[in-house]
Amino acid sequence: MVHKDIPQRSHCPVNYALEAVGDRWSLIVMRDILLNGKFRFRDLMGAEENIASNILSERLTRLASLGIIKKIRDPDDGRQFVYLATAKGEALMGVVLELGSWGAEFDPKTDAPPGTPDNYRADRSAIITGALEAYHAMKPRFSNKQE
Amino acid sequence: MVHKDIPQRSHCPVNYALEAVGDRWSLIVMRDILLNGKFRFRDLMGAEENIASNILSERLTRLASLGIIKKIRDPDDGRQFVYLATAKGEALMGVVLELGSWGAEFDPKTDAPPGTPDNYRADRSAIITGALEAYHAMKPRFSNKQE
DNA sequence: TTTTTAACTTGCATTTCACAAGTAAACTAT
DNA sequence: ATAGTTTACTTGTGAAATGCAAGTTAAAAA
Repeated sequence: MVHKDIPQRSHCPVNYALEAVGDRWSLIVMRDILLNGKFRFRDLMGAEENIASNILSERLTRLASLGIIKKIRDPDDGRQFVYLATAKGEALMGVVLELGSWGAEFDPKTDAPPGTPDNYRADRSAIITGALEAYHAMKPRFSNKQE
Repeated sequence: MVHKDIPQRSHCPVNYALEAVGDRWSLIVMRDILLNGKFRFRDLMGAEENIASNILSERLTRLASLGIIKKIRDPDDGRQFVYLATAKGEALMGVVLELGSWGAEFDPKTDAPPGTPDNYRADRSAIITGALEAYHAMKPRFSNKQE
């Protein structure tokens, strides 16, 4: 199933984005894929925010159906799947970093190192590009892709 | 009531941001305040996404309790209130524009003019600054603030 | 061939959401 | 002064989403 017929509330681009990833978990999943090197179900389950397995399962299916991630069977272990960002998913890097910058600025107990928001604002595009390069460097590659 | 004791899932800055505004409506409200000149309850109700009045009411209360917006009584009409972004709320401009850029790029039916994502990526900080200037120019000013 | 591991799925209680209707205070018109 | 209107909510109710625990299936490891 590639298309779900969910009626859209509007065609405002902000609304489109929020309908796609504007829930409590989708961008946590994208953060873990894009930034934290978590590509498998059990890795994503291990997020400190404690997502429930049924919710994670549904979100992965949904993100794949929206073309934001793709599910690839691990050729070395048929039990495992790897979830990777598509181009559409990689384009969420800016959203994730912008949210992180905002959170780092306003959470008094933030885990982010001091100066994070200043660094980010000093050159957003360079930091986004750098983060995408780091993602490409660590994402797993398989010779033959499936599913 | 200024503080609600909601236990935080983590102190990851992305998670902080998502706990604050990671629902389907909070950033729609911030979009309308920051970008669309909607400052009153009835203006915000008029969003084409059709938010329910009880949800809007709860979100406004919540955003105010998080220090993202402030509620000001209109001195010219005691029935009305004006909702304005605080510095913390204004700092969400980048998040809203980044989401909008992503939505404009990937929604085939987007209302955004062509070239929007390219323009945004060409100089994110300049566009954010310009949008904040436009916000300041149109936000209502009262001599005496209350509530 | 038995056990373990990975990725889900199911059932169920709780919470949140959406829609419709109702209310109270402030303003406007007569 | 009073009746009607406007604004900003609040309340009630059913539907949907969420969270937790336990169960299932297929593949790999022992």
